[in-house]
Amino acid sequence: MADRTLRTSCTVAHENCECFDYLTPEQRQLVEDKQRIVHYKKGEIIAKHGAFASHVIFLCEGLIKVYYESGNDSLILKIVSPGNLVGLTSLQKSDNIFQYTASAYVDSVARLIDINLFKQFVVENGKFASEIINILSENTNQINSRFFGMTHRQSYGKLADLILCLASRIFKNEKFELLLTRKELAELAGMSTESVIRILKKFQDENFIKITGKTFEILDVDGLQRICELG
Amino acid sequence: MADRTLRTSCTVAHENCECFDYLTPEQRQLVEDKQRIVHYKKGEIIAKHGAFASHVIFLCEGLIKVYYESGNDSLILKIVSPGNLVGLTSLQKSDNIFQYTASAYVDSVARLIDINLFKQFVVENGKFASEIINILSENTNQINSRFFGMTHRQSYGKLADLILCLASRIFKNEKFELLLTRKELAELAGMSTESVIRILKKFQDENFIKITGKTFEILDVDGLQRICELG
DNA sequence: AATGAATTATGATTTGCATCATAATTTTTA
DNA sequence: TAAAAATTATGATGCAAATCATAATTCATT
Repeated sequence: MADRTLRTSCTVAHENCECFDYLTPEQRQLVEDKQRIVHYKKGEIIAKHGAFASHVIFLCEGLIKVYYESGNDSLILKIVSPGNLVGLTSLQKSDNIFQYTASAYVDSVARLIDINLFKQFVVENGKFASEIINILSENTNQINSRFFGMTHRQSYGKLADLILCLASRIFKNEKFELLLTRKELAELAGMSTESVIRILKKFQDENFIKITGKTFEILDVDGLQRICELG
Repeated sequence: MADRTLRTSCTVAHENCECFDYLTPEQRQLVEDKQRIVHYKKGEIIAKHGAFASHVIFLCEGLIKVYYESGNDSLILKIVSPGNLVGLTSLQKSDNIFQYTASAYVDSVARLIDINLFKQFVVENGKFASEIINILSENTNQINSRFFGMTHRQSYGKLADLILCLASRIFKNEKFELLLTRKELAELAGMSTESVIRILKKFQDENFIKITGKTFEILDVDGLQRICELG
């Protein structure tokens, strides 16, 4: 059933953001004029929790993570792939403050769009506003699902889920080059690095996946799915 | 510092929803005409995950929980107190489906407002749309904080946080009548009932709180805060 | 090529908390 | 008011997964 799609802890949006389609030609021109295209190197911080959010971020290329950090602990809220917006939750009236940190997993390119322009469009353009609400709603539902998965699954299930997510939502292929280290996978799945390594090995031994260097290949989607659902 | 407020795992909005203030008199009249006032008894389901969401719910009186359920497991996403909206995430264009279940902790009264009316107002009324976006953004940030707390704190910290949250956000007093059972507290804090009982006893022994029958009283706010921050 | 720093890998140990078991209260219902 | 059901309480046991310890590889850097 569709339950898996609904409850996967993967939070990457699968569809591209369409909000700009609803702008008038003039509004779109305004965005074009005022936006800044910025290149980020792997590891660089794109938005910092607590900093003033002067802009909304549209990811053009690359892959970024959005997370909370507190001392040694961190919690990845979501991964954002190209075609999506980051920073919409700063659209609060009270304060334009980034509510989380975002950094680049790999070299990335983003368009920075003035947040006041965004706010203006929301007021002026009902269709645009609807679309933003749509994005925020979907986003909330995705994070809720991730929340559920992270708190109710145990390590095998979490890792199986993550692998399926990476394949289906990010790389859109059952075979993909994984640019992330085990440590980063661990952070994503919310577990220790050692556990990731152990379980990954187990998954290989039992022929669920095959890892050659940096290349991951899922051999048994249904099997991983089952692990995901059971634990 | 303000960090605690930011990172508490309590997700109850502290301010009342103001979105209706931005409606025109005609629009407000339309809401009045089409809304339904419904009384729910303790334990009753107000919205069911997967069901068709024909309306948005505005809580007038009582207290409700919004949660995911899956077999025996459940995850409480948030508590909603009077003056707040539930069901905004059903404002997605794709399908008007409730993305979670909501049920009444105590006898409650709600206004059910047609969801299409809501969608119409978003398109027609920019100020209204802004306010909805504001609510969704705040909501997202609150759930993120809860997510962080639930995954990174251990039992003592989670329970301390919950008690502080109940006092400050719901009952708005350091002494309050707790209508919830230990089992419900456990569900809220994401731990076993036995652990709640044990830790509650410990908190009493160490004079952080005092429990007399159904009455909870916080004796040492700073102490609980410290527990909360440390683990 | 050589040194240092991450990353990957495995085994041993620890621990926080759930689960199980059982009993004492309290609340609900007949 | 008695019987049944739910809640509160406490101790004993088990376990998943983190942490610690220590290598073996791989990667980065001068």
